[in-house]
Amino acid sequence: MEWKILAQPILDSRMLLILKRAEKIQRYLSKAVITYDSLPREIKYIAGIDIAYSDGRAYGAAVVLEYKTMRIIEEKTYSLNMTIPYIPTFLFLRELPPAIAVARMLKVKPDVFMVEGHGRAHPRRFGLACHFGLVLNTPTIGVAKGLLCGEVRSINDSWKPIIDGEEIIGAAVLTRKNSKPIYVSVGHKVSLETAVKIVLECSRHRIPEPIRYAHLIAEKAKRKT
DNA sequence: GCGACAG
DNA sequence: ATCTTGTCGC
Repeated sequence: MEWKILAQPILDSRMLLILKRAEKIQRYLSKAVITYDSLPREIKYIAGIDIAYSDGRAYGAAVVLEYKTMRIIEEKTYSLNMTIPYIPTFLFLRELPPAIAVARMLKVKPDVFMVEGHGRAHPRRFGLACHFGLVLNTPTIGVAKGLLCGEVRSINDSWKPIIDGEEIIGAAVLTRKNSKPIYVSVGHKVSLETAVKIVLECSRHRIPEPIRYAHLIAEKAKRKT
């Protein structure tokens, strides 16, 4: 965690100490992540979370969709001032607060959440999606557009495993024919197999509907301000 | 040592 | 992530 940090004047020695402690916390909390299915067999509602930025402000959006139809049944937004810089592997410092806040505003309790960012496909096996799922103690799936660590094994078809060391930390999923894959990993209380299945069932475009809608809603909230 | 690195 | 028009392709 030294690379881009030196390129950012805002990161003083004090911040470096905070990151050191954060790493330790991430490694510790990663042990509490549940990587098997602990969610309803029949999913009725699924939620998507995304954050957009403008000036020094973050706009979080949460949307709940009816699983069977992918229709929006509820949406909420929440914004706050943002001063924390983006630092790879520490995305939670920026996005967890607005993500948790906006998720708590939902009246409908979804069976599973889809969060923008990695879950276990993280150097310390504790990406934003794990953090989110653990804090809210709810089933969560991590979906990212780019790889943070690990490598995709060019094996079979539908989805390819993301390998880091000896373990499978996620899956590269092709949600649409001629486009780049998206990276799916366990957030909390959902197995990788189920996570991939859910992502595929929610895909009409490259980005699965819950996150795609959350993104649009966050963008809309940003514009109207 | 150098490069890479979710949003 | 964000700043941005037209354009190629399913």
